[in-house]
Amino acid sequence: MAARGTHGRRPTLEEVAARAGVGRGTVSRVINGSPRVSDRTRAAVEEAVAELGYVPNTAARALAANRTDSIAVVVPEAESRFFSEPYFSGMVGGVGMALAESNLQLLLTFARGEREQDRLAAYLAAHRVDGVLLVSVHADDPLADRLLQMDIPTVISGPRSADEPLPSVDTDNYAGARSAVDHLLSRGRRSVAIIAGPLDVYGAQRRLAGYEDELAASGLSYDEKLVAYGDFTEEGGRRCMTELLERSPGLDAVFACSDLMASGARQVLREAGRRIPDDVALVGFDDSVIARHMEPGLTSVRQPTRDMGRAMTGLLLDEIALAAEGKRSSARRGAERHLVLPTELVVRGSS
Amino acid sequence: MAARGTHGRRPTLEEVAARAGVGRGTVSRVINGSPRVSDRTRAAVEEAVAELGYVPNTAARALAANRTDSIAVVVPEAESRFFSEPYFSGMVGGVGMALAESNLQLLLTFARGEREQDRLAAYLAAHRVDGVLLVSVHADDPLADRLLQMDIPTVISGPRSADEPLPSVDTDNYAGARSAVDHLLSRGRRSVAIIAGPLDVYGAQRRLAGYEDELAASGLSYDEKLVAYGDFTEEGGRRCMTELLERSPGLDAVFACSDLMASGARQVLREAGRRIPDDVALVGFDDSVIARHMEPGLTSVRQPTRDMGRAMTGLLLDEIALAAEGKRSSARRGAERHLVLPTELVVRGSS
DNA sequence: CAGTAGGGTGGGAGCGCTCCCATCGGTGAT
DNA sequence: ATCACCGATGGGAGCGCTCCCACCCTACTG
Repeated sequence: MAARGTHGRRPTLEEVAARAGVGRGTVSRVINGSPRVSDRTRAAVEEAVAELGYVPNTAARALAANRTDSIAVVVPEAESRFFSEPYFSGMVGGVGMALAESNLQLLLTFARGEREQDRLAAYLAAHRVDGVLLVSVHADDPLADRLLQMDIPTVISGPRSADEPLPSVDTDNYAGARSAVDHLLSRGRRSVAIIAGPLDVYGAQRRLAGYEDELAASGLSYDEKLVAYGDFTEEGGRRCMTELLERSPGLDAVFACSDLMASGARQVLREAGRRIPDDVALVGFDDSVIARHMEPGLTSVRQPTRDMGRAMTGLLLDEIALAAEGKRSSARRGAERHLVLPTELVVRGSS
Repeated sequence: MAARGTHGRRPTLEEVAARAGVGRGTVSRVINGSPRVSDRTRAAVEEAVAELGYVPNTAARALAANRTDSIAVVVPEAESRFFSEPYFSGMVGGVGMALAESNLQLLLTFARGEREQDRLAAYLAAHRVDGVLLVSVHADDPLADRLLQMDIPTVISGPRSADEPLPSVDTDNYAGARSAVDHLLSRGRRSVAIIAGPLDVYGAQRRLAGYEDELAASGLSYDEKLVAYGDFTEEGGRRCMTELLERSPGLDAVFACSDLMASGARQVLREAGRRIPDDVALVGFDDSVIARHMEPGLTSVRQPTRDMGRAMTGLLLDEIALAAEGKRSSARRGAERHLVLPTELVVRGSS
C-alpha cells in the first residue's frame, strides 16, 4: 500500500494568483486557454507560472471538473500474448500518436482472468478515465457490456458481431482473406487449406468467410476436409497442420489465419518432408516479426494497425465529447461509428 | 480535449454513512481497513457499501491523501522497440504480477524524443503517480536525474554506471557474457568475435568486459580485430558482421550482444557462404522470439525479466514507503538497493 | 448625458475524500 | 464512589481546482 507522498510541496493556483496579482479564476482561465482574458493579464500570469514552476494538480482538477484527461487501453489478455503479437504494438503506437496532439494521457491495462476483470471494472467505475479502448474482444466478453452499461465512452477494436452496439474499428478481414487465397490460386495452387481462428472471434469468422467466397468465385468447391480450427497459437497451428495432412495429404497450399499458427504449421510441414513453397505454399495473417524472420520469409496479410489505433482514438474522442454534451452515442448514425480499414498482402518466399 | 464526464452519478462516502447510520469518518475507516472499528459497525457499513455499489472516488482520495495508488513504468524508447524486445514484455509482466497483490495500478508510458520527455516530466511532476520504474536507460538520460531531483521514488532497470544513485535491478551481464564465451570455447572454437552494444549503455560495457575476461581466463589473448560495436539493431548487426569478416576472415564464432544483432549477423554469414554452426557458431543475448524462430535456433543468454520486474516493484514499494516517512532513500545501505539477477544460457542449434 | 451592453475579473461554493481532534461511554484502579 | 484512561465514533477543516455568479469599468447607443 502506498503512503503519503512527500516530494517537496509544489506551488498552487492560489500562489500563482498572488504572485501575478490577479484572482484564482483568472489564473485558471489562463491555464485552460480561455479567450476571456486580456493579453496583459495573460502575460503576467504566464510569467508567474514560469517563475514558480507551477504544474496543475491533476487530482484536484479531476475532482473539481469531473474528468481525468486520460483514457485507458484495456487488453483482456495475458501480457505474454499482448507482447508477442505485433497487432497490439501497432495499435498502441497509433493511439499514442493520436494522443500526442491532445493532452490526454494513455493508460495501459491488462485484465487476465475474472478477478482481474472485476478489479478493472471497479477501477474504471471509480471514474479514473474519461474513456476506454477495448482491444481484442471475444464474443462473450463481459467487460464490453459492463462498460456499455456503465455508460463509459468506449470503442472496441473489432466488432463482436455484425450488429455491434459499441463504436468499433476493424480491418477488412474478409477482403484480406480473399486476397490471400486469390494470391495462392493465382500461383497455380488448387488445393488450398485453411487454419482458421476461433469462431468466437468475429474477425476469425470473416476470414473464414473470405476464404470460402474466394474459392467459390474461382469455381472451386468448398471442402471441409481442408478446414481446421486453431486458437491463434503456435501449438494450435501445429495441431491443425497435422490434422490437415492426415485428412488431405494432397493439399498444395495453406492459409493460416495468424502468423503464429503459420509458424506452427511450417514446423509440421518440415517434419513431414514438405518443402515450402515448392510442395506447399504458406500464407499467414498479421505480418508480424515472425513473418519476416521465418525461413523462407512468410507471405502474410498486413493490417494497418497503426491507423487502426489512430482511428479508434478519434472515435473515442468523439464519444467523450458527445457524452459531455449528455447525448448518448446511439444517437449517431451507425455507419460512421464502425470503421473498416483495408489490408495489404505482403508477398515473401513462402508462396 | 476531454470534457465533463456524465456517466450517472455514483454514491459518495456521505451517502454510505447516512445509509449505515454512522459518520463519514467511520465509513472511511472501514473502507481503508482500519482496525479501530467495532465488528458490528463494520458489518453495517459493508452492507451499505454493497447495497449502494459504492466505489471510492480516486481523484478525491488522491487530493485529500496526497497519494495516487498508482505507479508508472516509463520506457524512454519508441514503442516499436519496446514491443519487439521480450526484455520489456517480461519486465512489465513481472511488475503486473507483483502489483496484483497490492492495490496499485500500473501506468505504462512511452517517451520517445525530447518533447515527449518534457511532457512526461510535467505529468510526473503533476503528482499523478506515487513512484516510477524507469526501464532501459542510457547513460546520458536526463529523465533519471530529473526524477532524482524532483525527489520522486524511482527504480531503474539497469544502473547507468557503477555508482548509480538510484536504486536499481539488473541482470548479471558480466557473468552472462562469460557463460556465452565459455560455451563457445568449450565447443572448441578458438577465434571468438564479439558484436558489442553501444558503450553508453552500462550493461553493454559489462558484457564486453565479460567477453574479455573469459578469453583471458582461457589463455586467449584479446584481439581488437575481433571486436565490433553495434547499436542493438538488426542493421547494426549486419554492418558489424561485415566488418568482422573483412578484418578477421578466420573467425569461427560470434557472440552478439543482442538477438537482433545476431539475426543481422546471421544474414551476412549466410550471404558469405558460412554455415552455422559448422563454420561459424553464433550466440545471442536476450533469448527473444527471434532466437526461437531463427534457422537454426539461436543459442542465447536469457535474462530473468519477469523476476526483474518483480524485484523492481519490490524496491519501489520500499522507496515509496520510505518517502512517506520522510526519509531519503540514500539513508539506506547501498547494497540492498542494487540487485543483480543471474542469467541462463539457452543452447540451441546455432552453436 | 443617462442607459445599456459586454468583456474582464474576483472569489464563493463546492467536488469527495482523509486527517485529526473532540467527544462519549465504559473499564479498571484507587 | 471517583478518576484517569482507552477504544470507538462523529464531524470540522481542508486538499487544489473548476464553475459560475456578481461586479466593475469601458464603450457605445439613443
